Amino acid sequence: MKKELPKTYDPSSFEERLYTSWCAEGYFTPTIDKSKPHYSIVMPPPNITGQLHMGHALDNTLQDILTRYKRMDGFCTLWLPGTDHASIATEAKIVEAMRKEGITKEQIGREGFLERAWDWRAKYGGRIIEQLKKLGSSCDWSRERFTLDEGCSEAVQDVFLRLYKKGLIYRGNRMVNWCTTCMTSISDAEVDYEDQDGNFYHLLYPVKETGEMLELATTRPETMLGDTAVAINAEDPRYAHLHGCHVTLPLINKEIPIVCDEHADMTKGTGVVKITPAHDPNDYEVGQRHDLPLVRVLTYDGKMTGAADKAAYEDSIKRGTAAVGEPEVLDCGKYAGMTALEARKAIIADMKEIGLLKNVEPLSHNVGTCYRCHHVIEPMVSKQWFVKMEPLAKPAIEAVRDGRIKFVPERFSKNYFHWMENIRDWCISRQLWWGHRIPAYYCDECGEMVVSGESVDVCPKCGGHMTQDPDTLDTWFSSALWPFSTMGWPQTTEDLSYFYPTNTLVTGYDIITFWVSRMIFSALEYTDNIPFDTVLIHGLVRDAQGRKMSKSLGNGIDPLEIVEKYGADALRFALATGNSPGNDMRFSDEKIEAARNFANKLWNAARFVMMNLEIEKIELPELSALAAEDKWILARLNDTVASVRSNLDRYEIGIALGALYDFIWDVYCDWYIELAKASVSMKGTERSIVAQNVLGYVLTQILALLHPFMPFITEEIYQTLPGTEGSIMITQYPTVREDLRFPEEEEKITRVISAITAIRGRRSEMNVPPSRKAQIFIVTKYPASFDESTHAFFARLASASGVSVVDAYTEEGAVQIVTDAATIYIPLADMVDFEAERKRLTAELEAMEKEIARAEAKLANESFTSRAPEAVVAGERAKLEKYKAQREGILEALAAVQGK
RNA sequence: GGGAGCAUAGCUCAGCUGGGAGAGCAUCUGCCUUACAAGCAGAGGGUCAUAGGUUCGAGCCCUAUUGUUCCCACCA
Repeated sequence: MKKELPKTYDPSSFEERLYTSWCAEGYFTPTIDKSKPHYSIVMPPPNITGQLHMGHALDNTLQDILTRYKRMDGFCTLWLPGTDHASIATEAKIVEAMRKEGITKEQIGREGFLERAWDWRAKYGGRIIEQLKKLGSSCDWSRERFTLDEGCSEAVQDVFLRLYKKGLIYRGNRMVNWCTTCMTSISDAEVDYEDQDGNFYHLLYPVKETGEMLELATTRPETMLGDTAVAINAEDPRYAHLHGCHVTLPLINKEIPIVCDEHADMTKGTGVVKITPAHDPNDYEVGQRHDLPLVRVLTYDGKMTGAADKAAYEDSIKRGTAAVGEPEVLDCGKYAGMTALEARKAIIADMKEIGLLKNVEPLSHNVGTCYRCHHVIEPMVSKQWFVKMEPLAKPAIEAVRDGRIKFVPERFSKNYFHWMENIRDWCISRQLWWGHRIPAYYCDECGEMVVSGESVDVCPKCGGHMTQDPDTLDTWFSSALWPFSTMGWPQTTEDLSYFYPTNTLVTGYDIITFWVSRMIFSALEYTDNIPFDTVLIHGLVRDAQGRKMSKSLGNGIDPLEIVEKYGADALRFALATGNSPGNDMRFSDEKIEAARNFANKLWNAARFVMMNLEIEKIELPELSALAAEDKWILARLNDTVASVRSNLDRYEIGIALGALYDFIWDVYCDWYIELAKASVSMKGTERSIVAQNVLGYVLTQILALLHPFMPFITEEIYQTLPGTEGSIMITQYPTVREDLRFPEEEEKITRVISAITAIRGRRSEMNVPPSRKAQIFIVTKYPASFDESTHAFFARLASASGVSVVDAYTEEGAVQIVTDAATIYIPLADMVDFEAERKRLTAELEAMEKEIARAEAKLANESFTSRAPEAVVAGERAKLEKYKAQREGILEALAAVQGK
């Protein structure tokens, strides 16, 4: 015995129960069937530091809609979930937690730290997964992966070794972005630029040969100790006499050359630039061109270098363990140990004292900051591992260019091309412990390096002891392999051969460069295949005022609170409705309330249908038994199915849902249910049974259509309907039925509806209360459209006490309502103000004349009729006919009130 | 400096390959019509940023301008 739907819609009473049952039935886990096409999505893995936020909610709602749609549509469907170890973000959080306990990384050592990190992962890794489940996400949890698990790690190591052998991974001293707080290098993509107030310090360097003062400006005077040249432009006439000269670096009285380089811009400032190759990316380039020495003056934790640092450097040179290009280290003397900022103040004070500070001018400039901790980045020359990007980028550009991979919306491919075409080598080593350790070993004695998948203890060259590289890989290095590492690559697995390449990648535009681009070149290089064929880009979820949701603003909305209050379906609806690819959206109370109201509407419609059912099983009746309104709703359903499907197929999820919303609310509830009430109320009759079946059939189709968007409410209603078994999740997604097209009946019901609407409008205008019923008389050229079967509709929906179709109506004192199909007379003599009627009809006539004139003019235009498509011209003719018919009616009506 | 998006009703936004401007919310009016007041029925409200152009026809295509948001690069 089926239960009944409770009177009020209360999502919290069934959402969790249904989710549990779906999991228990194993509906989310596909059984590979090679006779069926596959559809697969890999979930962008949320960080294990994460709390579910609106961005996740949107991302996963979209993925779930696509997944459920394809699953119902007969595809063997896999949505593969997982989480990301997020090396730098997680490590920062753990360090922060340890700081509160008064512990540092160094105190507990690498092993101890990793133990803590795995505890962290055990504690928080599952949390976001549990939160995703609350949204109704239909992922296959049996395939859940983690970027640091065994399989993914194997893939990472395999790729590293491969690229190293191919010469596409190399180690070297290069300029990198260094975060002195996170104590690690980060890639170019991980630098955020922020406007900050600073100063422009104008310094004077004495020229050794001429004794004149050379003025130059810098925002970072503390790096001057590391200057190894001063650059001027070769074309600059102001300094032509200085070619080949030298300056004396103040404070440390070191002689450095004046070089000519294009980097010095004659139009900027004095046209003189100090060159600090070890601490500025542009200066580094200049240094390379002029073979200048690198002098490091900053330690990795952002302090000025001192004697100990210098000693360590000299030791590594002596032992031969320093790599090529190792910058020499300066003992900054009195500045040693100061932070960069302290040193800046001290140096400026000293320069001022010796009269070499010309002036200081305030300046707002862009400063690179760490995308994780937002502290200022120090550019440093440092020994790191890099991936050579150019050879990898080429095929990746090609794959998008030739359409094997498509961005939706397409414009985002421009971002992608721009990034890929201007790509620089990718710094992949991180001075962190939480991550995939680099499989390289160095000899403590002779510095020999071995890259190997097996651990190496003894130096093959000198027999000395070898130590593994302490660094780990950029977290995106493992994310880049996600689409295939999760399926078992580099092993050849059944999943890999069936579900790969995946179909759709759903993600925000903010990580196209970080992640999407890297997955593409990785997949092409290692799997010789694209990772996915479509990248569906969505925007950001903003607050009601359009601001980004952020912790610091405190304007974030917790999706879980919304789920608790309004239900997951309402949240999903609010996120999906009106959402168009690539565009940001706002989230507001009004939106979520509208979503909940819609769910409530559907709930009540279902209750109405069910309380009127006398049948055991819902079936589509024989077509011959159908009434006009039944055929009409079935035809409209067909239109809706076509629209929902085509829009889903082109990822217009918001439009698809909009079409469904309109059909459910405006067409099914507001019209069909109302029309069907007349039939249904005749309990036990043949007509009633047919109507019940049509009501039930259309409802069932609605539930299936809506299920991907709102899985819970549709399932709950479905399981309560008589004669249903199992889950709606695994029923067939509705298809267009060519046998359910009924143009004649559609026209008939359309005429009836427009007549009812016109009557309601008139009555409302005249303030006739619905309780005042009145006989209506219909004069029409289409009596079949207003036959006996339709009269109950007028009674129910247009306050008619009776309906007569007559050849002509000649009684006096009736309200006249003209539509293109009929003129309706309502004898409400006491309410009729003939003067007002005359005015109204005259106005209507005028408007109609205008329309007719417009249409006639258009049709008289030879170039329109000859050039416009036939259908457009025919449509215009049909309109003109309708207008003329309506004018006829208005003229008659006017004649009737004339002189009254 | 390079690139992109957006500008449509009071608000938030749809508007697909060009063929007489739509929704939700808000406002106003009338309704407890036995699924739903989280509802029903009606109404008002738009020079589609501005100026040109293409076209028989432009919210949609092209050019320029203004405002706005974002991405990339650079800022010694």
